[in-house]
Amino acid sequence: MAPKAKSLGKAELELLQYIDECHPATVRDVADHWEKKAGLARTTVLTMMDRLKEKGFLSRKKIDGIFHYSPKRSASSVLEGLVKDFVQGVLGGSLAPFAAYLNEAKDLDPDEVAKLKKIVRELESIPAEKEKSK
Amino acid sequence: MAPKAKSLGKAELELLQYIDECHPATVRDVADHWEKKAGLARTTVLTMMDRLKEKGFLSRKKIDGIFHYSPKRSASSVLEGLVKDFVQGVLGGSLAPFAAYLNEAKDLDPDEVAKLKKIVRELESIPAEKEKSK
DNA sequence: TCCACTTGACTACTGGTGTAGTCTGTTGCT
DNA sequence: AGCAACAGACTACACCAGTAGTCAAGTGGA
Repeated sequence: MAPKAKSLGKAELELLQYIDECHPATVRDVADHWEKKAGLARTTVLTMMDRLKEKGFLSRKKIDGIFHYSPKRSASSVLEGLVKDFVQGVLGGSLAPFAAYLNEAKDLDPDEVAKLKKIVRELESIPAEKEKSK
Repeated sequence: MAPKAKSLGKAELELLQYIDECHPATVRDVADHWEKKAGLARTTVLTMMDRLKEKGFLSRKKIDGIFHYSPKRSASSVLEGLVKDFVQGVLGGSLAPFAAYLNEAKDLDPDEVAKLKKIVRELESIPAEKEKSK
């Protein structure tokens, strides 16, 4: 799933996540929020949203002469893609560094860990999933 | 642990990992390998190694007039730091996207999954580790 | 001694991302 | 009609990472 994302920077991602939470959003909406939150200029936000649109992360439609932006994919799906890129690209497909991190990090949200445990447990239940029809 | 890494690109990381495997290494060693493997020019490798040194990932000492480079920290420790940065910075500390990825990814190395499972199981065994003295 | 080769410092170009300004067109108020 | 506020397109600039070239210093052999 998750079609190869074009790559996006940290700030772009945060923007995307925010829009994901309150779409459809106008540039004004988002810019106001970001101006308060991070002191960014309206045009900065505009530029980023435009780039996000160019990269295919956002779509927009004009309503009453003003563009309303919505994410093309859910933020969680985008995040999942990022994780995939990270694991494949940076970690070379290995989960070991991640495991090491889990082992070290004491400040994890117990809920998150619980979820992860559940997932891992389910992974266990599909052992013979080795024949990929891809 | 893992002191805040300055950030490093993908190519830099790969270089670092290689050096981690066969340190101490001279630029010649590394450049030869990379020239074969990726067609990179010697000076490219040199530049990257220099940047890695500047960023504190590599140390070097001159032996017989030639620099020999060694990693300051093990690659695995660096990777762990990257994972941490990724989870904190990109995922905002949430493991959910990771869990989603694990759930989707069918092409994981079973060994890796096994290791992960073990870690997760161990996480379970330190439930009352809630009082962080940090 | 002098040249070729190796090594490494320095410089440069490119693309992507973060940040923002300017310019132009619209629209509503007066 | 005219002007202020606003929306969006386009342009700009800095920094970093990827890539590589040039140049100078050192060294060994002819």
